[in-house]
Amino acid sequence: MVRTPCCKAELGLKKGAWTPEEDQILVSYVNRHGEGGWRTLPEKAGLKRCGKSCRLRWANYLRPGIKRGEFTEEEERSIISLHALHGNKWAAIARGLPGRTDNEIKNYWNTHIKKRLIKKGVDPVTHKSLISGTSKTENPQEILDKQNIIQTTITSDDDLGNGKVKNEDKNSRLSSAWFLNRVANRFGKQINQSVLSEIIGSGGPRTTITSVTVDSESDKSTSSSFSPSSNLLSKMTVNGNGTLSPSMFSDSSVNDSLMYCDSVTNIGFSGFLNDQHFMMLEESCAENTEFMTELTRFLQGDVNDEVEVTPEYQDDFEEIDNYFA
DNA sequence: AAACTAGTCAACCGCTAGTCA
DNA sequence: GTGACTAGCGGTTGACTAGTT
Repeated sequence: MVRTPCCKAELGLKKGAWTPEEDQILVSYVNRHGEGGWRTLPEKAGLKRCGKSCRLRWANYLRPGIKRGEFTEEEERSIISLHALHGNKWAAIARGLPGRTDNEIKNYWNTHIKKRLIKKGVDPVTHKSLISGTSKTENPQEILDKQNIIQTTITSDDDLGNGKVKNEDKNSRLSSAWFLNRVANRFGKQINQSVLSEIIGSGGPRTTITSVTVDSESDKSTSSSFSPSSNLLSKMTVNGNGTLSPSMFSDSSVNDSLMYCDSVTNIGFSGFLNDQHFMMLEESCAENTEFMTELTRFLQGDVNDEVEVTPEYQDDFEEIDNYFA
């Protein structure tokens, strides 16, 4: 099949930077006629540009709602998390950052984030440590120590997060990955893959949880279908649109990938959840809720057996504990 | 002040998938 | 099924700028 060229060179189409006048023509034309029909747009609008160029200019610069300027810490963390999930699928990543274009994110990744990750010993492709020699014979604590070194290095530097995210920051305990690992440590061994699939949702991230399935091995007395009225998982959906939010957690980013990807120590979800599912699960957390805050606090306290649950949620947590006990 | 270098980012290029006649 | 076309995607380029020598 012979493709007709997108832009006919003989028409003397202009290339290079757009002038304010050209922008004005394009904006007013799109405002009048809407988006689409890019191939015929230049001629109709009176622009000596390739239709493709017009579409790109509109999509990346002129379209309403485009956010300009520096990326925020939160945006940067989102990019890293989403890149770990999608790879170089810039359009997919851009969907997770309203107002940012794929082109802008791609540029920011290549010129800023990528270099920082490499500099800090993190592979920007796999999001795993570039430090080699992590052997199976290594003491898990040593591995964790090594990871802590990496995490501290990354987050205490003036790089990622402009140095505002510190490893020693108390909020780091509220990391989504940390949270999920806590849940996994506490309940995970009793939840099988199908539970996690339900949480994640077959349709991808940000899926409403309606019911969960419990490993029949861990609960032979009941059916495999579990639709609790006030259990942990259903509570996650109570407020908002039925999703969980990483935004409530302060530092889901590189730290998280280092945490979850460790297959040697077998901590948290890593023992039975692959990277992609973990990231999807993390991305599923799209809504901050009071309950989630309380649950996080509960799990934090649980580390030191200092659990003191707000009476309002006492029954919920007891139910969770009793169920998985 | 001039030349050079490195970083940034808007724009371009080539390709693919989807749609329609 | 085929070809033409459109829209969108990811990689690359090159103009511009700031910093350094």
